Amino acid sequence: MSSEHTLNCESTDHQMVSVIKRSDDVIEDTASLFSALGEVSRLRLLELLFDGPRCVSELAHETEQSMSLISQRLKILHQARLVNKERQGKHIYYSLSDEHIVQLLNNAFDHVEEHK
Amino acid sequence: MSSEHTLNCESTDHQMVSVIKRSDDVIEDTASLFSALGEVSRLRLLELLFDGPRCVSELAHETEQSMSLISQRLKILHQARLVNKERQGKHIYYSLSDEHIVQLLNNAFDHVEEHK
DNA sequence: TAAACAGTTTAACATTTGTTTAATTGTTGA
DNA sequence: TCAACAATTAAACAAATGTTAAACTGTTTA
Repeated sequence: MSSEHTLNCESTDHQMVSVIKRSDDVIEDTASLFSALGEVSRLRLLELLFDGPRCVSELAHETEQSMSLISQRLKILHQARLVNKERQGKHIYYSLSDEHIVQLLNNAFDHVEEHK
Repeated sequence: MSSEHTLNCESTDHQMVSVIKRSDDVIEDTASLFSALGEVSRLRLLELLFDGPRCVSELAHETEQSMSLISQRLKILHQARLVNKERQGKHIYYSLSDEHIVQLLNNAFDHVEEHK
């Protein structure tokens, strides 16, 4: 890509190119989003949610890990707006926040699978 | 999404649902990819590369940071296959690896900008 | 070939992050 | 209301990560 860009960079006198910059807020939130996605165990949790909503004890049971651990991971995913919470009696159900996120994840998985 | 899924979870007897799992390798590489994207300064670097290839000294100059720092950040981005390296005489030019990545980034930025 | 420049690597340090265990909050049903 | 269950929180700790400064490698050109 971008193969038509000139590569003229002689000594330290670089010509400044004005780039359209995203706002600090957007960059920070995007970094948080990616950061939340950047861990194997959280990615596995999201993978389980692909199949539909799950409560904390279900996820703990399915992954054979403590509820505390699962809860803390879900908190990070929730803060990054990757999952929704919904209380249903004693249980709290977590689900993927929207179709956007499903697509983002599948894109990333597919991209990685291609480059193998 | 997934609003038609049943939420019947009584006591701890959860019914197991067989989910199609991605391989450990794919999950790990995807986590690395997201992890590399999950930091403000690296995201800013990628943003600069949206405009075309840049060498380390250019990026250091434009961001007013040390070449060492830029070089280390680029290394992480390169290891995650987010950017390509190409030597051109004294300079090493970095560029976004492919259009897939451009789309992934723009998707994420747009998603964050929407939810504000 | 040696000086100058571009880039990378290393080691040390501070900060952040993930996990464990135990205590705490919230909800239901006997 | 209180016992039992579901989930969250807090504190302590280990591991991973980002930054700085200095040493090092690679390339050009005088």
